[in-house]
Amino acid sequence: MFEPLDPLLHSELRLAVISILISVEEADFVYLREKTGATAGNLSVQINKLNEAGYIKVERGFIGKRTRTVCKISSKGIDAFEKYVEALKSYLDPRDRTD
Amino acid sequence: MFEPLDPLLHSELRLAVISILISVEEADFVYLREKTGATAGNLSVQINKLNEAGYIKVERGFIGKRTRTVCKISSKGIDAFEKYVEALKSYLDPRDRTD
DNA sequence: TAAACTGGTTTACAATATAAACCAATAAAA
DNA sequence: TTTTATTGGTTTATATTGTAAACCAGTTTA
Repeated sequence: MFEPLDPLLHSELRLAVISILISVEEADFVYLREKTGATAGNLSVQINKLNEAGYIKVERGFIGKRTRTVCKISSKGIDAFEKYVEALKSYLDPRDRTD
Repeated sequence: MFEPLDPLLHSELRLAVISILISVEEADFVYLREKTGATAGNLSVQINKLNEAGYIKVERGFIGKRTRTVCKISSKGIDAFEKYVEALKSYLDPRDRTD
């Protein structure tokens, strides 16, 4: 009937982040903040959750003298996203449910 | 960029309920509980939220001597669901975002 | 050197989801 | 005919989450 939805991805901000990272292969904190419109605090928390789950890889480095946090999706993250999209279909279109 | 997701629909159980009601035009509590696999308590709470939002109409009646709660989606609920599905697309497929 | 800005993190609070506990009515068993 | 179980829910307590505000260290600007 309904596929369960990965709670880590079923979150507006985390889904937006993963969605960006799927299509861009690498993005830094500032870019993600601008594209998602999230506050820095919220974004920081959600990035850490995705990181701890192994869905993304986070590298904190420097660009010149300024800090820079770069995020990249992992293969685990790609898999999870694809599964999530599949699962969602059972909710969005009745034809995708085997009743 | 990303469309905001109606928080009332961005909930696994409420989305499942609406998804059923979209395709079935009328369903009672027991049917919804079976199809969603939710506990009665959880279902009760979520049905009430959808009802208070005007997304569904709930009628409590009798079938013989037993109580029966029947749910029906409203036009407001249909609209909200359609908007939600549209909005989700911007998360699921980068091509649906106007960056 | 103070004020303001950047790039974040931590923390406190509000909102949410969920199941457990409960309740009233009916049906079945003893 | 009085327990006992079952049905069809609702209420309430708890745990989890999401979110912004407050904070912090370093950097530039005035």
